[in-house]
Amino acid sequence: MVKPEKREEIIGAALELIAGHGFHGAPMAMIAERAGVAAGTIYRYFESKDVLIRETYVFLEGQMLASVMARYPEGKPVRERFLHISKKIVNYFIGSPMEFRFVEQFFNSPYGVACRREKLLGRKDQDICAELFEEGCRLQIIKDLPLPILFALAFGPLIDISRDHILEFITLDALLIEKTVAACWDAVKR
Amino acid sequence: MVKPEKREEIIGAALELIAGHGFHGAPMAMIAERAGVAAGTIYRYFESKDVLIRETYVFLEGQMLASVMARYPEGKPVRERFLHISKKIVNYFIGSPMEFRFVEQFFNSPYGVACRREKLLGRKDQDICAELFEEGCRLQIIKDLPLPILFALAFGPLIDISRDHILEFITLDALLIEKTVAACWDAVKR
DNA sequence: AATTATAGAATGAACGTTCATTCAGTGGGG
DNA sequence: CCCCACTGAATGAACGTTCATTCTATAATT
Repeated sequence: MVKPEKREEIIGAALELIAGHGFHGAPMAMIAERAGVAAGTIYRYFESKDVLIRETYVFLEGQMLASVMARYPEGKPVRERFLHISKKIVNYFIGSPMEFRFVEQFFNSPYGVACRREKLLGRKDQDICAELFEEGCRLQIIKDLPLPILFALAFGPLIDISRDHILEFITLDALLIEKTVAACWDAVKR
Repeated sequence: MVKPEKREEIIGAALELIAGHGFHGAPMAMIAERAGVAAGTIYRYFESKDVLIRETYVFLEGQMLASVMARYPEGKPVRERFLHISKKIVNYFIGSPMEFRFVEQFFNSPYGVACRREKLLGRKDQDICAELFEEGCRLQIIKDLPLPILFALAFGPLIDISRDHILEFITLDALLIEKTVAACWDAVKR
């Protein structure tokens, strides 16, 4: 009888602690304490720390996708859809700094590289962004560049400015986000 | 009598191993072995592992700066100088994958965040890039955005594509680099 | 001979994981 | 309605490993 409620507690604790102190600054004992559970109990819910970390990411991926897809202007022009996605991403990140820090750590680790590799080699027809860029290319609206480069031009800066905001190197507001997202569009558009 | 030659061996070993296996996959004993030295000896040259890591970064920073500044077209238009810096950065990274991986790890860690904070709060008049953007702003050539955002638009994608190349997700050649750097210019120019 | 550098074993702290034990909840027999 | 046997979730001390760092005996240098 595995309670989903306890599982969520553990994921939440892992998220908080790893976001705050990194993978290696968040020992299982500490995660257990934060979750209100004994160290051994975690192993009833997750096979290992690795699995716990990956499941925590899966949980976040769901959240992010839901946030980006909310009120997605399906059928509207490429540019409008691009701006929608971009703004949603930045707003999700700066509204969820803990989640942002976790995801960033995740991607800058062997976990994340493996994850990216799968995604790039995997089916592209389910990825809303890849779809969007491909359509833009076909319509000659977007520069004819390999997909990973378009991703880098469009989303690299957005992640960077989200981090800078969270670290308080800058303060983003709606206007600044608007301008930056527009600049990213300048980078990818023909 | 501390031999500089041995110091460099140790830095080289730290660089290779940390680039390959991360900070936590590169124990002092392994660095020592690679450097052809005993574990304890490292401590005659570096106070701690932390210091060794930071000194390794300082060493790389020198290398990178030298690479970027070689044949810098001082006095030429903003756009030309921008393209020079951008191309030099990408070429340095893809020509030195090990160095790239180390620097990336360094910046995605508490070391790097501290380092960035210092740099952003420190004197800007010595930073060639900040200088360039500021001049571009004054001349109305570059968008009027905070410096960290211009950095993100210009260099974020370059780092991303360098990583993608090193991980073999894409294959960069001179033409592709040229196109991408031009796209970054589109992002920052008015 | 005296001083300093090096090697590598020793140390102790920290970690992920395991496992013998405890505990709470359930159901069946009286 | 009570009692007791049973189940399996939860516990947390203990284990084995790994690591940075220190210590000490030895080698090299002056």
